[in-house]
Amino acid sequence: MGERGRATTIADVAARAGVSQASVSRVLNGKASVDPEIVRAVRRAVADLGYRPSPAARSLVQGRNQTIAMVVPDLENPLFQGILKGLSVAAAAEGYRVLVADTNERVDDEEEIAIEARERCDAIVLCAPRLPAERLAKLTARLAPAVVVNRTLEGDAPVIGVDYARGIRDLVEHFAALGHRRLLYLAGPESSASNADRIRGVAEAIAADPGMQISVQPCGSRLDDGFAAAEAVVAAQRDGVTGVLAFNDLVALGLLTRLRKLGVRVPEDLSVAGFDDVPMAAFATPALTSLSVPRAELGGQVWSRLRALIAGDPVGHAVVYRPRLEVRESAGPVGAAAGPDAAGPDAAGIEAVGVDAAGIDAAGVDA
Amino acid sequence: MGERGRATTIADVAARAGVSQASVSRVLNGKASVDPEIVRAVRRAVADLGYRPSPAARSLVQGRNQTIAMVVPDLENPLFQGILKGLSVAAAAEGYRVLVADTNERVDDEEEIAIEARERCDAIVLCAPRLPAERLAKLTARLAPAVVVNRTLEGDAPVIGVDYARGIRDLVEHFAALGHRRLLYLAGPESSASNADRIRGVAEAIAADPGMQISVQPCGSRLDDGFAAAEAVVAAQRDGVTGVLAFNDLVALGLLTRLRKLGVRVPEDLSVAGFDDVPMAAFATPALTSLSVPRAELGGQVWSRLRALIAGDPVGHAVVYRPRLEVRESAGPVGAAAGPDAAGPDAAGIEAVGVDAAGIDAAGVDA
DNA sequence: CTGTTAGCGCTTTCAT
DNA sequence: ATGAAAGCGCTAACAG
Repeated sequence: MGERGRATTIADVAARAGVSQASVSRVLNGKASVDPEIVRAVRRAVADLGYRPSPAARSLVQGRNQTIAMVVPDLENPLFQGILKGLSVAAAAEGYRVLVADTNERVDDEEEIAIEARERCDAIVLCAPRLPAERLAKLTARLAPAVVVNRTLEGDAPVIGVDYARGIRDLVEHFAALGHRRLLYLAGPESSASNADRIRGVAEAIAADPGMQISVQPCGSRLDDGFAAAEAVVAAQRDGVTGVLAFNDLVALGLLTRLRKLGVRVPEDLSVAGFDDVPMAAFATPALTSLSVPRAELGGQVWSRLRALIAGDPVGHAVVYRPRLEVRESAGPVGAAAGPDAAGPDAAGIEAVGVDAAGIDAAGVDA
Repeated sequence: MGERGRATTIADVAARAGVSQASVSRVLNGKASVDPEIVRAVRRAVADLGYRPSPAARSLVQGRNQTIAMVVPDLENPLFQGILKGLSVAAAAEGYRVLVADTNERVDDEEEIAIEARERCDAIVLCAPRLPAERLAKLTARLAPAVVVNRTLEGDAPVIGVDYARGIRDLVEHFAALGHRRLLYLAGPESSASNADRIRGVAEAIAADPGMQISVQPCGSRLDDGFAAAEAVVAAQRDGVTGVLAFNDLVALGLLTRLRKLGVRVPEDLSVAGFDDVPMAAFATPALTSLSVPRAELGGQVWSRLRALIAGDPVGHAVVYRPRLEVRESAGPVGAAAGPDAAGPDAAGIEAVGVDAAGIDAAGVDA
């Protein structure tokens, strides 16, 4: 008992080894060439004393601390988790640690949190889907080395993005090939950049295929948002909609659950597809057709970009991943059964929710 | 252009305000009482210069950096994610940040990673389900302030645990009340402490209710583990098993998926329950009966314990949460349909997997 | 109440 | 090749 007193410092090691602090430092950092004799003495002393350099002291003198920050709006989101995982593992492989800062969806705190986090680290990755582009661009510039993930940005900011618009177009094509002509997009959070990308994709898809109609229904990003949207979806279905594009898999999964209760068969009565390809997607019933986003790979890519920036390399091109369509069971040919007759007793209250809400954004997007 | 050169330091502020560095420091830290005149001058200078104190310098001189470390085996696990979220938010509310270290399931690296992470932080939370108890206890002592989460430990280590054994007992009682007499436990990772707790719970449940038989089947902790276990489960069902306790919800969800394909109706033919109550549990079909673990609250509790330790308070009692049974649809009364006749054509290959594998641990646990 | 003076533990010129 | 010494930016005694 009694391990009181200051930890052992480099001075202790130097004394024990009978050399100067400078020599100890050199040995420990492999700088310059040091007499083998001294090297051995130092190593012994280090081992004997169980010496470990103080990260704080090194940080102060070197101006870096082998740590990178990552700011996310919500650690509970599978997408961010995947990115964090990939980043964390890739960075760890090169001796870097990750500091996470969850802004808890409070957009207005994001900048201050990011600034503060960046001060403690050598670089930062910004995951800020809701922050207005201009502010984010400014922030990124100020916090360099910094990379933005999961959204694109005008200008030359280092970005690792996902081409959500392209994903939507691919998905719409898939639906078109299955014979669908009227689709409904369940939108994510209004201010979310990736939602805006998807909306843009919807518009592009319509432009490319005039025979296709797609309306937009505000929804959200979580299981219960999808669940809650089911009645509006059923109403839209009565209106002729045969396929639903959900903002993400969570929404799609929640929707699937409620649809089942309402007696709507998927994909026979209605086709559904999601985004992200979370692990559960393949295990849903029916298995969820989804656009796969390489979450962990995004994280890895973020790290390699960050590393380059830390090393002083030029910014380089933005990287944008194209989502890969995972065709599964939840989206099928527009088929036999269709219409309200499939709806069970629960369907009674549908009108209350109504299809009108679906019109909110529809004007600007619909054909 | 041209924001080259060192960042502004406290010396710059002092010069600008025409006072000493000490005064600046006092103002910034609210120490002692300072002449209002000086306070104003300093604040102005700080604002003018956009001065921000160097965390590295403060860390060095104060010996702390307002950061806590959390080591987890896999950031992809919903349980750890929830704890991290709760911890991160609670800590942030008091100005602390969280450094995460994902060991990527490599148990042998855990100690070194933890030690290294701890050096950079003021405290650490250890989430190490596979590390042998003795090594973990030693590590915890060495890394103090440190708290262990999601498992219990002999001795006086600060622990925030979950009473998994109790959860299992509650669950078995629930099954018993529903008329089940033969159960199957799908075990998690062999070396996992929380799996050991559950196994203990199984043993206790059997001891408490001699009429109950529970066998153990090795499985895993992920969706596909549960999926892969389905055939063995069906075999067990033929053997008279009417209920399945899955290691966690992921396993249960994976199992449910495959069971559906095999034509086994849940809960009519077989009852299933999980552990953790992940968000998806309530949205599964049938809704999954599960033992709820307050993930985020665990994280919050970890923080308050950590804060106390940082402040120098005595260790205090271990906290153990009792899982709450969420009764949903997947576990029902042992009922009408039962036995192999329910199995569809896919069931043909079942014998190959066989029930024998289920016997591995059964001897020591079964009644 | 305020300024001066030592360091915190390490790296890094700069002599030797 | 090695040691002495000067800081990195900040806080905390200690005088005044």
